[in-house]
Amino acid sequence: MNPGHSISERLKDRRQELGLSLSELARRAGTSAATLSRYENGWTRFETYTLRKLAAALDCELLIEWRPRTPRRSAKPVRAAVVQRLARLFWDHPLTAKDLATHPTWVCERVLEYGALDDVRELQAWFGKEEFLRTVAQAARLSPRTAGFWKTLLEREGRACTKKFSRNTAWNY
Amino acid sequence: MNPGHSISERLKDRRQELGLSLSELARRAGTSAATLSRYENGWTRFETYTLRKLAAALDCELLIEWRPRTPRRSAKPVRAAVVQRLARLFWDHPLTAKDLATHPTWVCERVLEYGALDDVRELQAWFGKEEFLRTVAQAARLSPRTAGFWKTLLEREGRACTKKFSRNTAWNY
DNA sequence: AGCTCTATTATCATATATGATAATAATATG
DNA sequence: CATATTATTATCATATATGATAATAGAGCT
Repeated sequence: MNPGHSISERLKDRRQELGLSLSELARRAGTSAATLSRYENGWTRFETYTLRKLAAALDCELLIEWRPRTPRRSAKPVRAAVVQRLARLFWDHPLTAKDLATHPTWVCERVLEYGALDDVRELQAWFGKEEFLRTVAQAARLSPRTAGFWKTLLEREGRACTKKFSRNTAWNY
Repeated sequence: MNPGHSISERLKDRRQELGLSLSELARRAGTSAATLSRYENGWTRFETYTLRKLAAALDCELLIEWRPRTPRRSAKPVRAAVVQRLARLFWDHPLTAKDLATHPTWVCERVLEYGALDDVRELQAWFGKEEFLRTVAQAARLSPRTAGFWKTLLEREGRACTKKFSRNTAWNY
């Protein structure tokens, strides 16, 4: 790794490595010496447009990318297995594999209301944490007790609870 | 590698991977949905400040760096060898190893004026292309013929020739 | 159809990065 | 000492990124 880790340090290192003065680099990059001096001395808000021009003048490739901190889901369950496990909760209308994608909210509501803890875990493993929480936040057809439980959990996850209870559920007064 | 290669594509991919809407991501990142929509649709001038806020909200590490295109000098000559080779050009004042660092212009002028092609190559290999060209551009004590030659060469390299011939050289009229 | 959420785009005001310039200081060079 | 180059900083004008808002359109759901 280079000695300098911040953009400022990297810039200064590379410029001196090429033996360029601020004005000379500014001329080649089509920017100004004032900007470059700011860049090398504590500046933190850069414009990628300027960074790109500098890359060309420094004979460098500019690399900008986000690297996910959390590793990929190691074991996403098989869809058929999910359907098989949850099937018993859908006594009125048989659950199909397609439903997981087309009616996630419906599936989620049923699992939250009638499922055991392992059923919920399986659903979350299938959806992924983010989509799972988002779907939970949308679930409206829940009993007050279940709704209260997940509302509390969502708040602990820093999620706004968007549930607006429908009047069509069996639990509405 | 990710499917998307531009910043726009990477952003959209990661956001959808997390199942976030523009507004939700904007809220978490402390920016606006309008900005994010622009970011995902052809925007090219990003501010690193915003990119950093997005990195946090996307649970990513933001990577920004310049990668030199030209590989490191593979065979930088040994300093003693350079001195030994060039020694014969310095009949009046013996060349020392230290002179390469302390009086580069002096060394350079002598080599350009009296050296053979291989001597020049050796000097360039020692200095590196950039420092070599810069030193050449500063050389002032050259005969008109030599100066003219290097001036032409510097122009071909896209370099401004900064030579301002001194009145103290033997060649001045 | 009606409703909600989402995405996109336009417009405008504001914040801020950049360019131009000048002043200053430090450093080399003759 | 004189001169030139360089780096840093301040100031100001300008360019542009961003935020807020609204309008539009589309998708999904009841």
